[in-house]
Amino acid sequence: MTTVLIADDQPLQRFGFRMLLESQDDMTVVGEAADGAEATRMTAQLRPDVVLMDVRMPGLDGIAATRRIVADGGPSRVLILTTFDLDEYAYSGLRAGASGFLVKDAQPEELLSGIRAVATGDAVVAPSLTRRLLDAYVHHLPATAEPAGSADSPDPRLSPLTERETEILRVMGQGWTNTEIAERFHLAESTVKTHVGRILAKTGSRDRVQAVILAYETKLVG
Amino acid sequence: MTTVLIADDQPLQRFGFRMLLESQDDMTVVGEAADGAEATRMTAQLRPDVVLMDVRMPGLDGIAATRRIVADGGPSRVLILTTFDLDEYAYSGLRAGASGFLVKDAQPEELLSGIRAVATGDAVVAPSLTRRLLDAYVHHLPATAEPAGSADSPDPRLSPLTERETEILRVMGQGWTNTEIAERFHLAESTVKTHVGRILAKTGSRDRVQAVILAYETKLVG
DNA sequence: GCCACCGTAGTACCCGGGTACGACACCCCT
DNA sequence: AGGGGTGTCGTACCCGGGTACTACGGTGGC
Repeated sequence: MTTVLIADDQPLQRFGFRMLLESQDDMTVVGEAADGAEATRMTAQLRPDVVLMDVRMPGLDGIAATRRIVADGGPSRVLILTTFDLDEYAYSGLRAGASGFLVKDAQPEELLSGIRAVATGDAVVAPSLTRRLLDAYVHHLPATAEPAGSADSPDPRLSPLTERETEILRVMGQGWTNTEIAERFHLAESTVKTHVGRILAKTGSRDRVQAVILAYETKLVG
Repeated sequence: MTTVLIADDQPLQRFGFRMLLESQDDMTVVGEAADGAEATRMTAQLRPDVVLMDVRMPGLDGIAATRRIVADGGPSRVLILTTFDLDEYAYSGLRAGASGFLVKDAQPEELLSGIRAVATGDAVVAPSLTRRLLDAYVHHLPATAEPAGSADSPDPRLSPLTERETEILRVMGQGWTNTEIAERFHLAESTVKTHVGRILAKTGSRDRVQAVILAYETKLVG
């Protein structure tokens, strides 16, 4: 019997997962968590075989929660679910130690077989992600010879967005103002401005409008 | 018995909805659609009491599908579900003739009572939206006495964008500033501001960021 | 132990965006 | 001859967004 913990901030989504999993006679849902903090806590306590983790959750997000769970060294493996097949998520998710990565628009059968694969120690990645994941990986290889210059050319444009920045860019793409972001993320507005400023610098955007456009073009939102 | 058609492009989401609804003894799911076209077709054929409609779907989106369903004059009422409580969706959804509007992070109980309300002819709007919706509405009223009045109240938000406005919204969606738009269109900046202001009013957008988002969602750009 | 990076927060400043007005010319329709 | 819709332009005002700094605690790598 495979024990599963569901971590998702949307009650309806949790309900759907629970019903699907409980309909299988080799799986059982041992708990539900609504945010990352709760997920780590319940994982430590319940030690499920698999944690079904949504990336986007209030407070501690799925990636950070995965990092902690893996760091705890328990037996639980993490299968991350995303709504959008975004490269950054896949990359940071796998770096965080997740055993799998699926998009939410998968068929129920794919999800079930994914859970079984992860439970037995295998890794699973959504087919739509595999290609780009590989591309992104080889892209970061030494390539045998950098232009020789400085060991690390610190062009801020080339460094990827951090998790926090990606998170904020996403809600910028939903039309949130700095004030709203500050409120709903429990941050000072000055902090939000700092993040937004760095996002603009890194993405080469002139203002938040162009950043939002970028978010749409790269399928971060939309 | 309330008959429901589920229109959502995500199989897992449909599964969750189906399980939730079927657990109620006064509801039954008569069909599932994965896009807007399928939703309109199945609605015409099955004539469900309520169509549970996701806004964002490939091809014909939920708003457009709602418009067609309402235009068809059948008995079905549409309850729209969104992931994010964006004003644009609410406005265009209600303009399209939807009977209700809920966000997906609602409690299951809220969704069920919402379906029952819509089925009996009532309207339902997510609490988080009601406030802003009312604010935006009363803001444009004559403030004296409106209701009972003219058969066609010329609410500016109900009229479509003019050609010029559409043209300008498109370049707004490419990240142009007001100054740039004025230069390249050979207009005064004040004129551009006038157009932008009217675009915001008509689309129910708070600022140009939300207008750009709308442009992307409606495939005006992107 | 040190250093780089990240996330947090603050202050001060400037400017573009948005609002609230009013105004005029053109076109099309009745 | 009027009237509604559209496109144009203007002024005045306020505020949120963006910039330019500085700063500090935590964490992870070397």
